[in-house]
Amino acid sequence: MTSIKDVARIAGVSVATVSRVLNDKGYVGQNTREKVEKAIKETSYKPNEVARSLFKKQSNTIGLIVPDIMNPFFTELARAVEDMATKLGYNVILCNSDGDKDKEQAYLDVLKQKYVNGIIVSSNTLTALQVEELNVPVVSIDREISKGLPTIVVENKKGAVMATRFLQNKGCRRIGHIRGSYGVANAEERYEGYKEVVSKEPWFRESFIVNGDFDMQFSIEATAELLSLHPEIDGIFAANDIMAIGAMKAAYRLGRKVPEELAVIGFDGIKLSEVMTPELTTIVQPIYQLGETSTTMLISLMEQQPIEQTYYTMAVELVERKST
Amino acid sequence: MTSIKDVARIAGVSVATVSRVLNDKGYVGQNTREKVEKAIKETSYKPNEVARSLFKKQSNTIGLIVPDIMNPFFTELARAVEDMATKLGYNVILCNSDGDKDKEQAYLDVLKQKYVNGIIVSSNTLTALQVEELNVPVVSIDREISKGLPTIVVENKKGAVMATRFLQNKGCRRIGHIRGSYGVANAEERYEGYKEVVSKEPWFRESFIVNGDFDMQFSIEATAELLSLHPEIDGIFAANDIMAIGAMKAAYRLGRKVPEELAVIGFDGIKLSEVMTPELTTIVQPIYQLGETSTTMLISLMEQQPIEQTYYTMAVELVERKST
DNA sequence: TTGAAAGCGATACCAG
DNA sequence: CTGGTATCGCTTTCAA
Repeated sequence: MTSIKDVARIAGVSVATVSRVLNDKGYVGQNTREKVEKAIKETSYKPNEVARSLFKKQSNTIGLIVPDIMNPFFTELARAVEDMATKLGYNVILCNSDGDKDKEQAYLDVLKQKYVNGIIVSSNTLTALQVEELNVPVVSIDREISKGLPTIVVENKKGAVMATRFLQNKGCRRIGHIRGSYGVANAEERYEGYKEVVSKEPWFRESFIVNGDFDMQFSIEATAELLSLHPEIDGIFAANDIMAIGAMKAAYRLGRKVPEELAVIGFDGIKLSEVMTPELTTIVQPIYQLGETSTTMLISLMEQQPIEQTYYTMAVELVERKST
Repeated sequence: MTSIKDVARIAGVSVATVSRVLNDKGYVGQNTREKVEKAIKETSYKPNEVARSLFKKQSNTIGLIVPDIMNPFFTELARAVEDMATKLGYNVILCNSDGDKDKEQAYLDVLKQKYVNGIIVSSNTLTALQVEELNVPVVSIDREISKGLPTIVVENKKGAVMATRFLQNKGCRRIGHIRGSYGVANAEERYEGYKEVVSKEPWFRESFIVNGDFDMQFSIEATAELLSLHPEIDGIFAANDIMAIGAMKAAYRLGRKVPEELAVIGFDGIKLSEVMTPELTTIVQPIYQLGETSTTMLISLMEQQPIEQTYYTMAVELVERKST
């Protein structure tokens, strides 16, 4: 690999000068500049990013920590983050934490040791302290770590209210809820939204709510249980699309027709929701945009650019399809 | 951030000594070692990976270049690669090439500049020359770049033969094929497998094959076209699951019942295939294992360990579900 | 068994 | 406008 020294020697100048033309910084005479550029071309020289990083204490890399890239929500998010990062000159290191506290901390440590410029993270367990100790810009996505930290979330409660009302307007008399994991902020918010709409209904009882743990398999079981306990249920709001799909599968197995006998609505708007038969009605989040926004925000933070806003609550939208 | 110098100063030794205990290399007296370890603990010192990388010309990072992480096949692959890489002490930089030659080359360049230890890539356009010029270990996955290069693929042709025969055994009299993109090796191989089984059939004509471009939307259209041209078709082999799902959707829209009137079989075994209703019969590839194997192989290559084999053809398996 | 010092490949300050 | 050089943080001879 040719280094800056080689280029300098070939061009007959000092490394300082080569560095100047490389970074287009400081004065360089017209024809020395040309000599250098010629030498660069000839050797097809590419600066060593690691050496640069060592000096700059930045590696033009950002870390992305998600629970599991296999979750379609995070897949799309990752794609958006990577697209935007590349566009702005950064690479992204992918980290799957499985929501595990220790793994998260381990990733945080090595990312820091690698001089990443910033980190995008989706975590329930991370504390504000942990993040501040890092001394690296962090933006939290999908889940808030602390009010003070840069965060991008969506209108979870509002979306849940929309979903539940929608079911009512469609004529559902008894609406059940498959909730997400306990302790996960967005699961709680969606739960609250549902509750707000139905809590004053005379029929309502806590047993209309079951935990699906944001997992399809769990949701199938939870739905089966829910439906056997309350056969009168004619509408289900699931806290995410995966669970909604699970609910539809359970209904299918029990011989309950969707949407004729049972309406199902989800939350997220993952691609999968359009692929199902029947296609899933859902509260769609602007997932790709979440990723883009978090990345541009992170990069502004990293580059110390003036920043308008560090807490975004993105709007959600109800998309009606065939399952309701 | 505390550096090796700080640790040395606190422990009252030289940086060389600290380095020795850090890497457990060379002689270190028992009690100096203890002093150093104490200092490390106290300061919770973590070596700077970038400085290390500069010296070693390796960054403990591997690059993963895939066309698009949103394709479920690559999502699962990425997860496997990241899992195994982490287990062995490496991070992974994620790159989405969209199958674009220039993007691929750009990623290759910056990965090299970042001193990645190795690269896993899935590409149709990359040439053996490009890879050799890199001077970085590369393993090609899902698609062969050249016979000489480390590669992991699956039994595409055999799988296609299995799928087509299976349809015949299920009683299908006219079998159509939704093929993958032209010029993509695995699409061609699957096409050949199909052809091998049906080419001597009296009814067979080239028009029983349409191009779905490995895309769901394309497949929907292609299937509709195929079915209107040859309404007698009672079985479809799609070159991947996404397209098989597209075919089922098209059938659904045309009012053709799957599997009663039309049997559909896919290829890949993505998670999605189990989620569909009806669940998709498919040729499953050991996707996760592909990722694991490619990673361990790459790392063996990187670490110059003796390596048994550099060209794997993994077995596929027919999993019968409800769509046939 | 330990330390001094020469890199690794770039950047940026300070002279000239 | 250009060059010399210290520096980033770590590893590895080479001597002592």
